[in-house]
Amino acid sequence: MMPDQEKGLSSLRRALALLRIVARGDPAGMRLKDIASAAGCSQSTAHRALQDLMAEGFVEQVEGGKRYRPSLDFFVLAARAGQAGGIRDLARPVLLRLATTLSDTIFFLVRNGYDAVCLDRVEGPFPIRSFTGDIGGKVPLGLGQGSLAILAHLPEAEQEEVIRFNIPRLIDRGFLDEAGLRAAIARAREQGWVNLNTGLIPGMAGAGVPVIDTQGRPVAALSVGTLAERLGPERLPGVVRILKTEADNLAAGLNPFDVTLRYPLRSLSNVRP
Amino acid sequence: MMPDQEKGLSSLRRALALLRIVARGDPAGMRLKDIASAAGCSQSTAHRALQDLMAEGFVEQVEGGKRYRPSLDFFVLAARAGQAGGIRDLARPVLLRLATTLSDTIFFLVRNGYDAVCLDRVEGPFPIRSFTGDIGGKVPLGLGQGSLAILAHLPEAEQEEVIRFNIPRLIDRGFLDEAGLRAAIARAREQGWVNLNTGLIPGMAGAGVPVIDTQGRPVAALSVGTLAERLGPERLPGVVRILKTEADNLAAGLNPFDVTLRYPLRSLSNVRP
DNA sequence: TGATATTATTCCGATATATGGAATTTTTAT
DNA sequence: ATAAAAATTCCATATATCGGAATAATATCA
Repeated sequence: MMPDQEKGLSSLRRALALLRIVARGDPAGMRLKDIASAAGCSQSTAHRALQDLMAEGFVEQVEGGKRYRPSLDFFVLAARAGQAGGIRDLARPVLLRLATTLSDTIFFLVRNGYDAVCLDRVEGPFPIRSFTGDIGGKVPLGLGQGSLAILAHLPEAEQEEVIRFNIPRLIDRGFLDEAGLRAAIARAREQGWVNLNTGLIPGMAGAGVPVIDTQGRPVAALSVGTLAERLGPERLPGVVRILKTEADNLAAGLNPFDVTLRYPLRSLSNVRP
Repeated sequence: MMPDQEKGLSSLRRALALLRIVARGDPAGMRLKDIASAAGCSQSTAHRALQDLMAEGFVEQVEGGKRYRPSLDFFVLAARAGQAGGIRDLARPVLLRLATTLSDTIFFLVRNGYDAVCLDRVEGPFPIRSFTGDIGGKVPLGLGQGSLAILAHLPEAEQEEVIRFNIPRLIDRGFLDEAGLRAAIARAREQGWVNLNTGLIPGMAGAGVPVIDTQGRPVAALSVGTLAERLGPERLPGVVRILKTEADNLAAGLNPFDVTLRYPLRSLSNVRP
């Protein structure tokens, strides 16, 4: 039906595309036919590639069935990729300290192109739903406290580019118009931190601060999510102060690492510009 | 130097091996030469494959450098694979309830061949170091509370096979001899749960229960890790009871899913039999 | 800073491998 | 039980892959 993807992909690229399709597909598994058609290649080709993907342990078949799904070994393998150059291990003690000090849910996000990715999270006593969702979740820069904190501290030109790219995506997700976003950015930049009550759930609120590396780039963010009543005027300033202190601690350990990432890889980000 | 891996791997298999090497390598990135030699192929081949892996977003180069490392997009992609057929979403509310009720750190493990993999974890107020470490971490079955709980409830033949396979690995990690393991298994099987003080850190303790699916297979485990003083004779029975209740809840939701995994994929598990 | 060694990247022809359509087998649906 | 759909295997052909050699880019050291 739909016009073929770009022709002449190497067999490897095609196979990787298959892996992506399976990984993004139904966790309960996908049928060969659907995988092949999603990839725009013949079933034979898809079949052979999937056999190899299975042999290498990236994909498995549901026992007794034919459906393919990503394997646990794949998950284990990629969990290491969440290090993003080692930053996650650096951040972990910071998160634990924050969670203990504040008794709220703490998030650690890093920038990845036009998005922020949740690398780690420590729960507080109240279940919090965040935009990023789980560890490994992704949000457009600008959506949510930490994500907005990063966006607000980007160099102007880059910020502008991200805004242009993300506006449609943000609107798609039902939040903010461009004016609102720009106002929020201005406020965040001025204050050096973000405080939003526009949580997913009424009664929830959060605050976020950027983690600025030695080159002045906002490579990550720390944020806290909690009950709105726990971020009232009396507590908020203290929370922000503590977040900022820990963000500085984290930034101090960052020098040896280069967490600046290359530009977004379209192939993996199903964004619509 | 070392004899070539099996010859005649398809280009895809070889490229996947490269991906695995990079993902397992230094989080700060690996040099082409080292990748190529680790994979036993020419640099040209490795180079071309890595270009494709980058184009598809599985690998990235440290900005300004040449080193290759797994990309964040890869991490994001695979985070979904941790679903293992959907079980993680089922377990999440259970974990949150347990954490709230017990105020201790809760782990959720699933079996994967000869190993247990940590799929999720909710922290309590005390930092706990577990054998699995982070989410995505892996331990040989038998090491740690949850992992032992799974092993202890396997059908006898399968249990025997796992024991034989894992004994060297367990000894390698400095724990238990075979007799000790078998004793611990017997106790666990009898009680229906596991309680160990042989934590990584003196003063820590934990307890674990298996999650048994409708076919009677121990597909997963719930465990708690905390201060030894919080698992004394007065509190332990209650903790175990609560764990068992939640394990049953979880098992009840399990029917529609098939979490039984195929046999261990050697290629991804760097185990030494 | 300049010279040199190491590593990364490109090029290339021979060869092995991937490709999709058709045939066959297995599974699912009726 | 039968029919329909999906999965898997087979095959001839076209094409992409391979590693060695040449070149370019970096890192190392004086």
